[in-house]
Parts: sequence; structure tokens; C-alpha cells
Amino acid sequence: MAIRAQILEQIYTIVAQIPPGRVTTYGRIAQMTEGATARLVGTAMRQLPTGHDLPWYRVIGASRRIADHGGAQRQHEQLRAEGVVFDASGRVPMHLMWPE
DNA sequence: TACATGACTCCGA
DNA sequence: ATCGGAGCCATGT
Repeated sequence: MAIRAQILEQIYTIVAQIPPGRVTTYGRIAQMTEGATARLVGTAMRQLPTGHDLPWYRVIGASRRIADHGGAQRQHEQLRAEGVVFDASGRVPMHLMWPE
């Protein structure tokens, strides 16, 4: 069964609202939707067609580190490019989390 | 239909 | 701080 259209729409809407220079997690996004799980948010990001306009790179793991996937390096660059910093252990400081 | 996989998390050892 | 296992559920074979 495919990800329900309504949930997918909510995921996209939320990701689109993450402010530049800030990040959020798969789990947080899942909680803001009705029925999605962190895993599904990851699946949704993985399925994004090339050329879309969503700031997918602003979505990281609950550990505040970039998840392990094929575009991880690119994601890191994109974030650095807009001012997101990483500590010695590769984690994004808590104050850059969104919301709050 | 059945089993494996994955851009996840949580929790306990 | 790490690590393994379990729960998760859409997808891929």
C-alpha cells in the first residue's frame, strides 16, 4: 500500500515550512502529521522526484545528525551553505532545531 | 503471498 | 557513549 495522499501532502507542507538555516527531524515531522511514522517520512524523502522544490536537506535524524543515505554528503554541503553548523561529533546544535 | 530492506526511533544493557 | 533489538509500515524482489 502506498503512503496515503493526505499524509504525503502534510509531510510536504511541513518540510516546505522549515526556515532556512534551521532543521527538524523525521520523527518530529511524523508527529505533526496524522498517522505518519518517522520511517514513512524517510520513505517520502527518498521518493522525492529530482527537480522538486522541497528543502529535504533540512530534515535530519533524532540524534541531530545527518542520516546515512546516498545523498548525505550533498545534504551536509547544502546545510553548511546556508549556515547550519555541526559540532565535533557531527551534530547540529539544539538551538537550530525547528520548531523552536 | 512471503521475506527482505530502509533518508527512523526508542529503550535497555 | 555505544550497541543491539524491537516496533514501525511502505516498497522492492
